Amino acid sequence: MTVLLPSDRPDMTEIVAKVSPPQDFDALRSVILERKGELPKRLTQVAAYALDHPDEIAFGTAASIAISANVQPSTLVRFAQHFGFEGFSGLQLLFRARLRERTSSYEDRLRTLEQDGQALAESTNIFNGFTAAAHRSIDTLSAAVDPAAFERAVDILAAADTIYLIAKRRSYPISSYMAYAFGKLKVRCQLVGTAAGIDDDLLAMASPRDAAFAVSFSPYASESAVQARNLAARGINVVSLTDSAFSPLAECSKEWFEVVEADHAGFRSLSASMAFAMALTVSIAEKRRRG
Amino acid sequence: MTVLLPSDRPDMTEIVAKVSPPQDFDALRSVILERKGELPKRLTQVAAYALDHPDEIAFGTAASIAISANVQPSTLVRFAQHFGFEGFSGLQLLFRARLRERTSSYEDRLRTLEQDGQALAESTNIFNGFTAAAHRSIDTLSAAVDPAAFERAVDILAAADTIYLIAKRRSYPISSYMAYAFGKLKVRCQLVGTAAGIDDDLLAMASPRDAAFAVSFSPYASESAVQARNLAARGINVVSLTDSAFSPLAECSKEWFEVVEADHAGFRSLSASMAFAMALTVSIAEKRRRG
DNA sequence: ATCCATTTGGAATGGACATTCCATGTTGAC
DNA sequence: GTCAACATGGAATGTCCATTCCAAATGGAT
Repeated sequence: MTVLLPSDRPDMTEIVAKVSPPQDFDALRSVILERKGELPKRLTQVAAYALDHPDEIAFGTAASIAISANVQPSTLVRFAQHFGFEGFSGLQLLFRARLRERTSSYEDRLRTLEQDGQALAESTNIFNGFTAAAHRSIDTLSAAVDPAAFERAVDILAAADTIYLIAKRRSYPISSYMAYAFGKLKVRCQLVGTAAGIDDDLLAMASPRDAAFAVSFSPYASESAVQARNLAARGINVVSLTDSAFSPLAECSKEWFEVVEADHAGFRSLSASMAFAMALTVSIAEKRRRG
Repeated sequence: MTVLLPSDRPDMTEIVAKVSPPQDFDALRSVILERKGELPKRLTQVAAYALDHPDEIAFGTAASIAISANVQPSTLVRFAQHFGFEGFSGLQLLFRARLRERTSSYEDRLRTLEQDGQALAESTNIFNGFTAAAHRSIDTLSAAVDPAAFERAVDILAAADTIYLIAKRRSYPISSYMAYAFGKLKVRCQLVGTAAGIDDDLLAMASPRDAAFAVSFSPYASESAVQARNLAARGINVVSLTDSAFSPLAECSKEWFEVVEADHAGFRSLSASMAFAMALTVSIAEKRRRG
């Protein structure tokens, strides 16, 4: 069909081949981000997959990676060639090299962080403080939660018709994420605490076939405690999450859990509570699915 | 020392073949050290090489490793079979797995948990899975965040008149918690994404003296991306938090951070993101306090 | 010194792999 | 609407690789 002058294609190919490929992973990463806009659909897909799952690229075969990334193996080759490599294998070398370096330096990095804490910027210290606190919180959480109690809590909530999620102020992000997840999981729930005023009307509709999950940390939002107590008095099961056994929520709950978030300079993140909330949410959905 | 009846060895061999191979690198290492005395010359050579150059084993081919270790490829295969593997490839998997897991130290714990997972209740498994995932997420977070970039992000947001917090759906709990904390810390901020409709009116009031912090995870809420882009176009600095370098937010942000939350059975908690959010929030407040 | 068991080297083999090629789809310009 | 340029899917291909096999070598026992 088309008449290609003998010199046309070979020249093009040669020029492309002459473009030297990135020499290390960081360089490759930069180039990919730089050019992602001008990449065709499938190559963009590969680019995203490569940066999001670098380990897979390092260890997998073209075929296995192709399946994970939902493309053809040939697309992987084309992708590599697009960035100046001879083939997919050449690109893969960079991902492997990265992994080698990563492993050798990881422990060092942690040690370095601790050593020159003084030299670092204030914000970096704060950042490190919060990640360390998060680690501790989660450790404490796994130690503090009794599996049997957790199981009972799941049973109670899985059996409920509608799950009322009660949380104010600092606990609100927890329940709002649970509400989001329950929505995705097709578990009926009602978030209480959104707009002041209508809360009590909402709760008035709760029946003993429903259940509630309340979250409250000190300083306790007394409103949550009152609402939980009302529900309990009307025969509605309440499960709660607090940061102290003295929480007013504890006494009116069928099951309650204590999460002590470690703090950094007096500020607490919600890392452990979030992990707990998700575990509870998914467990409930799973129990329902199994019937 | 021990008297081997002629019939013993053949039996032994058969039994060894049936013995399941070590399941992880540490187990393999122990077994090798244990039996290195009774190994024939070439196999000892391989054993020494394997423990001294684990990375080579992980990435090399049987041929290339054979050359480095001064043995025949077939010796490598025999070595692997000696330890109960079907072939060299099986053994290589352990060396690769080791590299993957080195990056996150909590993998070990997770595996232990998984091993006796059968005995535990479903919900307990889920719970353990989420705490392990949270640990991993936070490890990844500390490795992924560049202190200098974090510092710059803090500068940008601390200098802002009002901080606009943009987040929808799954990211909403993050920004709602930041809004709560900013309130306590007397930092002026405006939560965007509460009630649909008024968002754009709110954002219309933003001036270049303000700044925005946007959070979005895939599947991206396109609304957030559009809003962030609009702000950026009007000269308002945007800092963002996403789970992929391909997030539409990344390209319109002055600074952006990648948090890859590890998942349990496909569900992600927000543990690491929460730690990041709090670190950022407190850092900003601290920077302001110091003037 | 001879023999047997075991180990070792190296060629042969069969399978898996990256890569290439071509037909089909898609996009955008005129 | 048509065409050209480019992107894509999928089968074909040839290379490289792990593995197997067998002959030779080694080492110890008698």
